[in-house]
Amino acid sequence: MARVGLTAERLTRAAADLADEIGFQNVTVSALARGFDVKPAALYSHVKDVRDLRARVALLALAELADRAAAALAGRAGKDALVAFANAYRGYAKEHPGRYAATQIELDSVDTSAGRPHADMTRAILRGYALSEPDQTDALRMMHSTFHGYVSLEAAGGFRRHPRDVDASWFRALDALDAVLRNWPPA
Amino acid sequence: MARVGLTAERLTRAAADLADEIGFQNVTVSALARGFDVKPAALYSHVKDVRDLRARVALLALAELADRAAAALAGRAGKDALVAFANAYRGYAKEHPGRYAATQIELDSVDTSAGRPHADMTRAILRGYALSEPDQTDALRMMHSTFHGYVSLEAAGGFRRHPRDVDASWFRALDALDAVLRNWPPA
DNA sequence: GCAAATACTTAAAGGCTGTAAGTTAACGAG
DNA sequence: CTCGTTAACTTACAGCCTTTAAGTATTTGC
Repeated sequence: MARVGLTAERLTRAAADLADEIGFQNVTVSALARGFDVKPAALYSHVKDVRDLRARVALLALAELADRAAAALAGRAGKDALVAFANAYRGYAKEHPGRYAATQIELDSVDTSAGRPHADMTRAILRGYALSEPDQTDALRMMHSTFHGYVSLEAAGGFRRHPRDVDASWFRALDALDAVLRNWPPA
Repeated sequence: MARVGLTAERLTRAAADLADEIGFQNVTVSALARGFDVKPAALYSHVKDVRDLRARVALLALAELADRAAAALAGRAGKDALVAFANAYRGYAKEHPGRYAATQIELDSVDTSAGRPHADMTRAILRGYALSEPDQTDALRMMHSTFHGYVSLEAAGGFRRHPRDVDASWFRALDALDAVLRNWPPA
């Protein structure tokens, strides 16, 4: 009965890795316990329940994504910043599909401030486009929608029916986004 | 032991309704059986397994969405068509969140042609914008991404952190989409 | 009216969640 | 260094879900 040294943090990281391997929805207390050679019940000392576990993975993923996006954004402005951010976003989603899926759950009660850094950074991108409220928020929502929509449709295989190169379409979407942000239509 | 008259179709419709009520992920063979006052095992004569059941809901939802979009599109062109389609899409997703969620699963083996009518219609919208390949496909992918991204972020509560009216942002996104389609940036 | 097909039930195995109670390892204090 | 306490993990169990197999009863069609 050697003790393994479980921790909420270790469990969360392992759960995130597991999510990337087998899909976020398949992350289960039992599967996670198996990975540590431990009985499922052992996890309940460190994590409230499976919902809590998944919320922790979501927070981890949001933090990682924010880090990556911040690094991509450093020293860039305008379209350069837009493209760097977008590629960091999409890159993270492709490398870590399970973690990315985790970011999409509703973490209501938990931590409403988790999306904050993300929102701050996307606003930073828009600084290069001279938009004032409420246009800025509208543009931000559209931008986020485009990124998330593209990435999740791509992941779900929604673009596989057409031979057109998926990366090429992505870059054209960024061109289009840049164009519309530079010339945001008046209300 | 009165016979209820189960059918794959009836089960699928009931499952879709259930999905809208309790969420697509919570649609379960047991819950569905309960609704018909029948034992879970009874469903397995009509439906292969829970995966099959969910795939059927997805196909139903895709068909319904296509119908609705077709009706919205009838007799319209250009921005008019774009807005009508977009509103039909978003309206369906809001009225039928469970069904909409179903459309996002990968129905690999099942029926690769399920997304066909959808793709055809979105191409019909783009006819008003005089785009030729590969721009047309790029624009279509961006459009779909924007719709899906907006709708799913909205459903996940991603826009609730800011007071800006969510409908207003939506219409501005459509304006922006129309603008960028009319003036699609050259490669 | 009867045989055969069909619809549903019972039974059962296996997996997952989560709680409660038991055991044992680790650790601080005297 | 040993004792007592805390914390980590296990065992045991209840409840729910999936899915298969076998049984029963109802309907259908000849």
